[in-house]
Amino acid sequence: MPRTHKRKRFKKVVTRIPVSGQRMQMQDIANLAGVSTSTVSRALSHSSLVNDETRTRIAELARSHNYSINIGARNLRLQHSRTVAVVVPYDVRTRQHISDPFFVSMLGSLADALTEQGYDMLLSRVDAERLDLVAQLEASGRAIGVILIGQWHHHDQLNELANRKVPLVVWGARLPRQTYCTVGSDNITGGLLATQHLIETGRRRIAFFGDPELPEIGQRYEGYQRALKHHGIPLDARLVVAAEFSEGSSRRAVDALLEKKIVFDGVFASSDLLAMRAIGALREKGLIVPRDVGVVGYDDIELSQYFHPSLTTIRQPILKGGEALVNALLALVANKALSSEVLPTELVVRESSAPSPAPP
Amino acid sequence: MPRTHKRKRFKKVVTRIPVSGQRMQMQDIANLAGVSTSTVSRALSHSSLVNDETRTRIAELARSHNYSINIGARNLRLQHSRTVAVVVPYDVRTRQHISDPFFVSMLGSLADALTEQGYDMLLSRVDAERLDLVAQLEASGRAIGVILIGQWHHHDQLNELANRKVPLVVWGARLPRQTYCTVGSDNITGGLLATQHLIETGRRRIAFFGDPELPEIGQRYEGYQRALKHHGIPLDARLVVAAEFSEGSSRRAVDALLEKKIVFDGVFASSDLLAMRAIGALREKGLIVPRDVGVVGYDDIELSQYFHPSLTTIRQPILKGGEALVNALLALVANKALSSEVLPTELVVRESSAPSPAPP
DNA sequence: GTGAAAGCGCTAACAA
DNA sequence: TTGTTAGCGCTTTCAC
Repeated sequence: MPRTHKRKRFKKVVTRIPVSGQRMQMQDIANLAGVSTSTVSRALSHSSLVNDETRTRIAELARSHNYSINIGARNLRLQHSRTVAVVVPYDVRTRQHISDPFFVSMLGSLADALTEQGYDMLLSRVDAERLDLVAQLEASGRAIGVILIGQWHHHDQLNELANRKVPLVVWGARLPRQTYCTVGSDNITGGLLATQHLIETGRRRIAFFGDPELPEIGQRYEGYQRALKHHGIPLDARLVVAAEFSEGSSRRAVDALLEKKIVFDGVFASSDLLAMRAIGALREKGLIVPRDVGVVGYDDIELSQYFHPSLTTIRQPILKGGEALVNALLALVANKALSSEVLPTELVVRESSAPSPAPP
Repeated sequence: MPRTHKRKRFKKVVTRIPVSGQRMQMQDIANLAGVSTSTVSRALSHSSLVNDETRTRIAELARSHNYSINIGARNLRLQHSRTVAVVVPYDVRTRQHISDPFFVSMLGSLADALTEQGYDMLLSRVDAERLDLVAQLEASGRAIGVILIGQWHHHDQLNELANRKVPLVVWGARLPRQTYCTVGSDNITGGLLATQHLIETGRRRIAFFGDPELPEIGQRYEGYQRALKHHGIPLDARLVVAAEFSEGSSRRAVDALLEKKIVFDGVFASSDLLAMRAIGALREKGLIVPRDVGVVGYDDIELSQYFHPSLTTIRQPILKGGEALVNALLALVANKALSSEVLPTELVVRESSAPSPAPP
């Protein structure tokens, strides 16, 4: 016990000399300034309790010595942090998800929104089958909460996370009996606008490419159905092809339709990537877009305008989406009232859906 | 002083009861297990010092209560962390950079490589004009080092960071008098392969699209020059157009050439994005790729194969790149010997460079 | 306006 | 094999 005290005493005799190669810390700045660490701490956090002259002197000292407050220690003491985890679940087999340009733009938008609000962004890849692991991001204090991009078919797992009180916001569709918070775009209207546009440009046999089992896609499909119904066009189930995001699936979808000799003159693809691949597959079969088939995509990724033909599509509000996700998470963490949010979508007309010559 | 002691005594009487809403901590698990925190700590870190039965009991307790060790506290105590910062500098005006599909894929690759090695990834956007700020990421203990994607024209700033001993690895070109470490692909060979391929497919008047002032592009340009020289084709400076990555610049490049009536039958674009936009611009002017003009891009982004015509390009080894960047940074942090690395590039032949009919 | 000292949650040296 | 205790770098109460 006495020994212990002695050790402590030694320690407290403030003679830390910034050894070269050693990281600067507050005590070093304090020594340099001839004040205590308390004063340095106050000066650096712009406390009004500290003399102006002292403050500027300390600030200058800190800057010239490249000193930055140790965030970890600060967080520990303050019992909070300013880091948000962004999770892009990935399929162990494909690792495909992060590469969809839409998710990527969302990542950029989130990075901006978080930076804007003074938060750090921890980017995590998590196995889609082990989504329960995202709880650890918060439980371990790595992040104050989690923004998850890619709802996929993980509704139940997400509900469970929310039930476990993990601060979580998901980009995706609002679903019935959902205990987690979502931010997403108006997929039903999006699907409706896309289909309606194809109908209005003279298409009648409109195929739907996408897996309606996925919440967002399901809602786009809902919009597709509504548009058909509204125009008195019967739904032909054979025109609905559950193409996934993965490579080759658009090609197979097109092949399947053509092999079965199912006639179609329009395609509403549930993502731009899918649409582009479909156009390629159609071309291989000698079908020209938009002459033979009108195509509308979804997302309005950057390349859509440079594609040939340029792609008619539904624009999702990415910038607003990132902001909304961040705001929702911060509200959730602050225990504020909070409801899921649905952002507007918009039809962007380009070449791929140009009207076909009126049928004879 | 006595009061102080008393407070401490109170504190040490271990009666922390996991209040609902309070975060679980090690003491709680210790109480539950009827052991000390030391034992819990040891059990959770798989120390051999702890009884097997005790270990499994504690592990079970921790899991069932969703307890995760507080990483911040642990890092503080251990004096290290397992977080790496990945920085994508951005231009305040355009915010363009993160959206280039190549950088994005690199991000994915880095996320994988870091996850693989058990590191967290902190994604930071930093104003390209304030690159000195990246030093803070390390100085503040947020990250053990920085991986920077996008060398651009910041050679001097990067050198200065390295001189300040900031652990830093950059994706880019190896340059003369460089004190920071780079990992990049073999741009000279890439440029050479691309140009040579165009020559071998019958093109003679080959334009170069890209800003040779940027280190990587400069090296691709170097390869372009070498290929021309090797085939005895004179360099025509009017064919070199400093198109940037930004929107519209490819179109202007094409327009400029056509307006000045500068004849060309090939384009080597320094990125796939640039190539795609150039193809669009050419088409608008009635020029067909590859019939009238052969085009080769750079990067081999995912969409290149779906583009029409599918894009001949130079593939950069993204997966290897991510791994190499991570390995380099970890070596740097561990003070291991380290040199910049140049990865191989590869020509991928597709439609956009199909041989033109032999000139009459 | 400034300093002394305690403690955030954890690990490890030392004691038992 | 387990427990006690100090302290990682910081902020803040309390005392002056």
